[in-house]
Amino acid sequence: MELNERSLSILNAIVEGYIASGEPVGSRTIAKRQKLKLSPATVRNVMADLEEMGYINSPHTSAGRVPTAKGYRFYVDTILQVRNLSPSERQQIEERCRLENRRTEDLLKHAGQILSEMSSYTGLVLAPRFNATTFRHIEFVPLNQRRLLVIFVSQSGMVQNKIIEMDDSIPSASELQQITNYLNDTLCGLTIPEVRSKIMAQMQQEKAMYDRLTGNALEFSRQVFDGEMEDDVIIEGVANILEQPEFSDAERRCRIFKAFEQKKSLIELLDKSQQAQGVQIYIGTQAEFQDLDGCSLITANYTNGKQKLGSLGVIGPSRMKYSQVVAMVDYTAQLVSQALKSDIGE
Amino acid sequence: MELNERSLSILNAIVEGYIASGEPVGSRTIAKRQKLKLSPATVRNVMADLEEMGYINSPHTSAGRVPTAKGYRFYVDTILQVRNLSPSERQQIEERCRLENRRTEDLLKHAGQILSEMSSYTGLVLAPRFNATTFRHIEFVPLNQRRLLVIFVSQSGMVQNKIIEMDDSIPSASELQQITNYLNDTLCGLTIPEVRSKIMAQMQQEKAMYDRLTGNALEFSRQVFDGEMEDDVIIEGVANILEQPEFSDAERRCRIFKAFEQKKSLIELLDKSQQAQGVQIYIGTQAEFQDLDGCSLITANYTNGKQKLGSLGVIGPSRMKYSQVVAMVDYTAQLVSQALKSDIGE
DNA sequence: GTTAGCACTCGCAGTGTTAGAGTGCTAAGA
DNA sequence: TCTTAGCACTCTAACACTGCGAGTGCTAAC
Repeated sequence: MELNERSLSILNAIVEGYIASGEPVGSRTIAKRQKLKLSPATVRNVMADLEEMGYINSPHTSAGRVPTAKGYRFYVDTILQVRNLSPSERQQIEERCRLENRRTEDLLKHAGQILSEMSSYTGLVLAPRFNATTFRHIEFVPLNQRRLLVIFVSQSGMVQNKIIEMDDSIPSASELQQITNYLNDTLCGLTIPEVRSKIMAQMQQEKAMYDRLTGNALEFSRQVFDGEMEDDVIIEGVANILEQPEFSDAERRCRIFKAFEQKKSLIELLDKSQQAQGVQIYIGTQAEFQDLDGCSLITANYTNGKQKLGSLGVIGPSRMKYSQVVAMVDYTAQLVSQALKSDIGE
Repeated sequence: MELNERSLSILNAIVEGYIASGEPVGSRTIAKRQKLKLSPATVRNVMADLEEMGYINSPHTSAGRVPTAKGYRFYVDTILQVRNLSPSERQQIEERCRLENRRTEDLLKHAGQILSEMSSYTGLVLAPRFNATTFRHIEFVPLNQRRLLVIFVSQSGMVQNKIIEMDDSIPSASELQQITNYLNDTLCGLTIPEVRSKIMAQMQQEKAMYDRLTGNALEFSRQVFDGEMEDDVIIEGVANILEQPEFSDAERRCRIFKAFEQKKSLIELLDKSQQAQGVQIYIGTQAEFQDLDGCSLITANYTNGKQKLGSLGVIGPSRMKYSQVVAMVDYTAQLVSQALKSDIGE
């Protein structure tokens, strides 16, 4: 069933009223507020319809109406008007999302912070995923006779490290240097999946004309790139979410904090949002969202100009200032992309 | 004024009773529980004295007594008997504090996790402080014409990185290699303060016989080691603290989470605890502890066998199972020290 | 299709009451 | 002098009760 002009505008009023006040919205309030002059009774009729269709419901008989997840969904999909950021807002974001002499990690962290501060919800940034990164540099530092520290720098300037454990003692310094050079020459500019297949291919070749050094190099890099590196998500402003009245319920608060702590479900969600283009909005209890019941997540991808690197966004109660947050997330993602672009390919 | 045997044992009963139950402890409860048979009335008299001396107070007239910060302080300083860890507890910690093929960062993180899990409070680990670390290896990776990524590995196997921005374009690959070699040879094994003074000394010498390469090397390393690197603290199990009844108060909850987020006061505190030897206990509202009112912190240092590296511990409500947590923190610090020792000097 | 009116429902906040836990004080006992 | 029993007092938490106000659904009239 289609919603006509009037029910649409009433649904809009309910959602925005509830977002603004946090209180269930009654028919009188809407009747007053509305441009199209309607009596409370008419509004009530429409509300009854909306309730039947599952867009709103009331916490109890004598309370006003509150949007359901479906209601929010409909609102953001069809009614929501994204407002423009004010110049001062833009400026704030710009200041925090400049690369300057910062590390990529710090840039991303700052992006998370500004998202959290400006929205007063919680800012999330999914660091560039291992599989999406491009090889820039590798380095080996021996820690002791058996343990080798491998440092890996991606094209986006992120540094990761890993330990590999040797069966027999590690190669000499000069051999290590040769291995390093070999790998840096061979793998530079490839993405991780490409690196993996290249290594496999080389190993096949290698079997024929056995060279210890190259063999070592390949074996080391296999160990480095084979295991999944852990994806990381930056979470900023958790305290903000505590201040939201919807999290005064202890049980719920606990659930969401556990989710923050495990990071896994967040990573999954952010990763999923990376498949899509543009700003994504996840609302309330959707299948993948059990721990985060009553929350909404607004995300966007950031890139290096060529590839998607990761995503960033804001998580908060479903009663969220969507129109502001969507604009913020979008702009922040643009700026981060831009900052990371300038750092590359020169 | 000195406390006699009897008041001591009553204070003990109040503290432990309160820790166990979370409820204010009344005179009847103690009179029953006590070995030294006393009537509730007598207990009340003693309690009145203890209250006058500031060790306990009552939330309201008809409630039992609750220890004050001073009471806890006295308890941990003079009464507390640290209990031994059970074999299974030891084993649990041992499993998580092995280095195996983990990175030092991961070891520390696991230590934080086990502390948090076993105590059901929040685990803290202060990563080795920059000033306390020993130089092992440095590496330069050019990011573009002006930006140089510096990777620094400490003796304890921690990897840190930093960006330095050039005025003119960065040296060629072979020059960079020479610089790297020079610095690695010159600085290996020195602590950061030593590194700093060595660089200064070299720079003085250098002025006389000007060599571009060495000049560059010194200038780069000055930039790297001059600025303070940010100290990092690992916080695990924040959700646990939400479950503590003492944090059902929203305002308080917010304060402590803000403190967790800023990390600064935590770092200061952990750093301070590093000055001291053995297990340290900070309680309630002491001068440095404003944000963490009502909390206690139990810490111990970990070392690499020679130097103090950092500290780790548990933060939770002042109503804490001290006897268990002290033992845990102590043992964990020992194991972490041991793990980091085995990685060094071979 | 819209609106006014009305009866009804429900939550909330305030009030009064009661039970129970714990205290302080006093006077008697060891 | 220290300890204890007894008692009056205080305070909280829990519960029931109340009235108010907000909001609803339904119906009948416009």
